[in-house]
Amino acid sequence: MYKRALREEAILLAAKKLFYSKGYLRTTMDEIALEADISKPTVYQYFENKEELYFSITAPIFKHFVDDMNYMTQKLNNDEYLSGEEIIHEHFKRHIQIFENDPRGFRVFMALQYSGAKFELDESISRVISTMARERYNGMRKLYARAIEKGLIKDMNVYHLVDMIWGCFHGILQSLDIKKGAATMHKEFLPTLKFACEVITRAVSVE
Amino acid sequence: MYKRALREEAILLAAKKLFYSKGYLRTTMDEIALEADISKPTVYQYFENKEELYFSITAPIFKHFVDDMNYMTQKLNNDEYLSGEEIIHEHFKRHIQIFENDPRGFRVFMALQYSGAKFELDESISRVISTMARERYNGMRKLYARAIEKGLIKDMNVYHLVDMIWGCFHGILQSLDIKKGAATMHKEFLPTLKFACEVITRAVSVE
DNA sequence: ACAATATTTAACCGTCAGTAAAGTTTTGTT
DNA sequence: AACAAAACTTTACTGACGGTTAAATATTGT
Repeated sequence: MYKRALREEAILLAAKKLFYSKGYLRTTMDEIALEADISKPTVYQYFENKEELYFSITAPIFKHFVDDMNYMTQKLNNDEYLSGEEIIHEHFKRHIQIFENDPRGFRVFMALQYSGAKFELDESISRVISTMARERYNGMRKLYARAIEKGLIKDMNVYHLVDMIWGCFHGILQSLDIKKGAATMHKEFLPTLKFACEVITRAVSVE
Repeated sequence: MYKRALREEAILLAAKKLFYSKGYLRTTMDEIALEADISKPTVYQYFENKEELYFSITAPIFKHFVDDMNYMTQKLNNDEYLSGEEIIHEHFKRHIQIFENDPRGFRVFMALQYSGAKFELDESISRVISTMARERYNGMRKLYARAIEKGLIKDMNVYHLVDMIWGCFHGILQSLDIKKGAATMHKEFLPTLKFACEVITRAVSVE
């Protein structure tokens, strides 16, 4: 039974299981092949390399961010938001949901994003990350530019706002990830993110 | 002339040069030995492994953070601050200074901190990072707890505040590092950080 | 039953962190 | 100056890991 789709699924599942339990860097291709009950060369027939496995697994998380932004921009254009506060709150809620949907996946997602992407990693991989990051960034920029245009958010530099929101969110997650293990992290990140959400909300609200 | 101190200096210098120009991960121990005009086994007589070289080079940056916090706590105890705004502004100014002092060193510093430290890296290295992070964290916590105590900053959860400030700072730097290269990053991070500083200032000021 | 395609096996390459061992240079001591 | 201890060098190696090759075997559609 050499069904292409099935094989691919099995490899992805094995990679996911291993990445999630011991991290991307410490998982070897031999282990993935073993876990998928498949030989290593076969793995390489389905995925060009380890990075492609990484991207196949984490792309949905990236996509989720972009989809959320597009969806919210849509809502905004349909006048479904009454205030900047509402936008920021929903934005944070959705960000948090992506994390909570799949916390272990999120950690793997973060693993390569911030190991100095452009600086430390090979050109090939840093290019993919940059492309994805840009797409996500544009989604956010459009949402907040429109919100400012519509007067729901105070007139301010949209680039600074977007950089701050994103940086804040991920900086907090990473900081807690280092401080606490993954185990106790969940209890702590929510109140801190809520706090950050309030701080930003206050800053963008039109008086 | 087998002067221990000189050799050590030469190795550190070579490692620094290479880490700074091509990143920690992509620098090999062979290259470091070559650059230092020394054989590889000799390098291992001075430094146990590559990580120890990393820490020897980035520790000063870590220490700078801690020293700044202690210094500011001292000033605070001597009633040298008149407002929370002043504290936040000086804090940001000092953070930025650490970056600007040695931007390439700062990138190397970030390389291992956030590649999912606890999750992706070996226990040995993640333990060192955790220890340093905790020390830095305690410095910040003391400063802001005291500031709240003295009524210069609004009464709030100090852990959330500290996590947000740190996360925000480093999230922004990383985000810009991915988006732009290191080259153009300098032009962009300053206004964004200033923006973040203002947002946080507003949030902590007593009315 | 047969050719095309997919998979396995088993061995291999290149890179890189780290090490072993045997010989050479430097240094301090007498 | 002589000599032993310490530091260093060379050369060659180990082991892990990402990735590949080539020949043999299994599966599939026709």
